[in-house]
Amino acid sequence: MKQAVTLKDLARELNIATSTVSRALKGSPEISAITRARVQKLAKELNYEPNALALSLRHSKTNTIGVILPELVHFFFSTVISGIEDIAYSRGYNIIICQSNESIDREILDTKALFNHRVDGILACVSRNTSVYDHFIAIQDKGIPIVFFDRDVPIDASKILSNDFEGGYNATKHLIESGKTNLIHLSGPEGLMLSEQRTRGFVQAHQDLGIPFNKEKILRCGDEDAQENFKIIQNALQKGMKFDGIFAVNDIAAVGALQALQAAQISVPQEVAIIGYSDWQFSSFISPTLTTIRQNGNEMGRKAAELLLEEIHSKDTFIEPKSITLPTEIILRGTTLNK
Amino acid sequence: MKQAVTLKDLARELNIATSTVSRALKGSPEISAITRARVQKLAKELNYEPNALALSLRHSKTNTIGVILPELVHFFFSTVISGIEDIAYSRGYNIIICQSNESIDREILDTKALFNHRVDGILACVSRNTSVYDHFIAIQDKGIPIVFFDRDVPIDASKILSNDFEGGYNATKHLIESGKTNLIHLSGPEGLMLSEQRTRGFVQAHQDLGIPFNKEKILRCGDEDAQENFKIIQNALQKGMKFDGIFAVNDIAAVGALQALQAAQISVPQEVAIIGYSDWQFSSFISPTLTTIRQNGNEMGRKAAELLLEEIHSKDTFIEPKSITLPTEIILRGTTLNK
DNA sequence: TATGATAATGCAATCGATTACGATAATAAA
DNA sequence: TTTATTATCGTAATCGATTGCATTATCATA
Repeated sequence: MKQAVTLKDLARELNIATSTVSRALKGSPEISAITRARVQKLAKELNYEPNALALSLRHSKTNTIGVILPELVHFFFSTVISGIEDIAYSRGYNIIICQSNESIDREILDTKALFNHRVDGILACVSRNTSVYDHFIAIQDKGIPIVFFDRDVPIDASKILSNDFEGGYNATKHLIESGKTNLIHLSGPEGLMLSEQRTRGFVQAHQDLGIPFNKEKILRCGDEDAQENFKIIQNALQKGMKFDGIFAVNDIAAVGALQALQAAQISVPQEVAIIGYSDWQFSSFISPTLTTIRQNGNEMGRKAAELLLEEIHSKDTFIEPKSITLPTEIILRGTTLNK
Repeated sequence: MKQAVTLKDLARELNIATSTVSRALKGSPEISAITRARVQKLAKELNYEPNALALSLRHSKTNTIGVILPELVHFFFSTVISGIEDIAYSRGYNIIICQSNESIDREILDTKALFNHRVDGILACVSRNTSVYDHFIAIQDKGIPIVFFDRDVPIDASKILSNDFEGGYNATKHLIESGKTNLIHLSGPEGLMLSEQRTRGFVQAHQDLGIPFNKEKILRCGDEDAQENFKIIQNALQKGMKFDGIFAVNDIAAVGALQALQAAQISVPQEVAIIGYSDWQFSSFISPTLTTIRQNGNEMGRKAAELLLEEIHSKDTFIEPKSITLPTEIILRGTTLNK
């Protein structure tokens, strides 16, 4: 196994000091043109590549940012990562990715690992059951900027969130305006602020548009699991529950609901309309195509990365945290009636 | 901004040498129990964390592996990454991810960046239009092991591939055995070995089962784009092409085909059966549900990571490359008739 | 010819940790 | 009391690159 070529190797070969080699390689005017040329020639010949580790150690700068998120196999998150990677790459940064698998323990270990690697900053979407935040605070205290995305946290830091209230509101409003007035809501896990916001939008739209509302209209669905939601709707139907519209907290839940309705020979959207959330890739493939609320994951990733890089490059010790809320967009498709 | 705590800080505080601190922290028996306790206590108080950069430089070992792949927003690849991350995490490794966006130039830069970061090894799925491999060879020459996955390459290295020939063969066989004998194939991009293997399987199955075959049965579809494949099938129908089964190189193409058939009022699977490839998440959601060939991406990622770690930890200079071909599995669903 | 200015390069510290080796002191053995 | 032994800790080199400062050589000027 060949060892990588170092400055010292070049210096020895040319019988000069490593400092001279270093300066010559970066075209310092201090070095004579002749020496400079000799060094650069040899470096090219031996295929010299600087050791990023040594550079990082010297400059206390790794040009690396860490990303922590709950899941990798997830359409929305993969679009976010892609956005992050785009920006990072264009600015000469690499990204280290950790998936917490929605585990707080794992998340804590991840923050430690990223700190030990001396990443220049961290982008994080906290796990569902994260309720203490000491591990993030500790990182901040060590001077490493963190930008949170998608899921809100009670930490004084920059955040890129999606307007989940607006999304829930508009989804519900759309159902109501298309003539459905007896809606139910498949809500996300309790404690996850993002899904509570969507639920809040659901409730508010009822009030604003003068549609009666009661708590029974909210059916809690835990995970992103089509089967589970299939059963929830099937159950509701068996119990004789009446409704003409469903707002699901995500597209997977919406698909489960759709399949339950189809299995029960209930026509969509004529008898019951459905609207999902996030515009997963499949949502335009299924039949009928799924009306949904689009969140621009790529944009969220790009914005988050840009904000983080800004903080990284900021000379100031203290940075006023920014909070950006991205708008959502309703995508009208087949599972709702368009008036 | 606080600076991170270093060994030197602890040493100064306790008025002892850094070497003593270092040994004490790792419980060396050379150090007296009293000193050891004092050091460990202070380290905990000041929240000391070792600088992984310095360690990496010292040991020429970063405990980091690089991953290069064409796309992040892709169901199959995201499952592969997830598998890689699982193994890497369990062995104390971090992963740096680069997406090449199917660009060879980007891929070359990525290999350079990963080498400069001195990753201990690389997992790579080459871009579609990679036809020279010098950038990978160069890395290998520097003693960094590479394991390729999913897409085959003419390089002497370990590989984890999926049995695309088998997949194509079984898909075709299934269509034929369910009574369809006039098949067409939506094939992947030319030059991509993986899709050519699937096509080979398609052809071979015809021969083995005694079904006539000619080249017109192969329709080339470039990208994973439902719209494009929608048009291809629509076109074929308009031209009066006759067929009763479609083998699509991936599920996205299959969906495009399905939609084109549905738009033309052709019943699936009665008049035309469809089988896709990769078992994307949506394939069990659409209607009818999509019969497909499942590749276990998670397994591929795990195997690739395990193989790479094996090579990383191997003491031997030369490692005999291993080639593992993972079997595929046919998932019978609604778009084909099950006899 | 001596001196100052300038150009070109080397020396050595530094980043944070590890570790071979040497040094000191205390204790035990002779 | 002297020597050998052991326990404990410090010194300094090292990983690969950068950079402030010193050094040398060269040339021009007084």
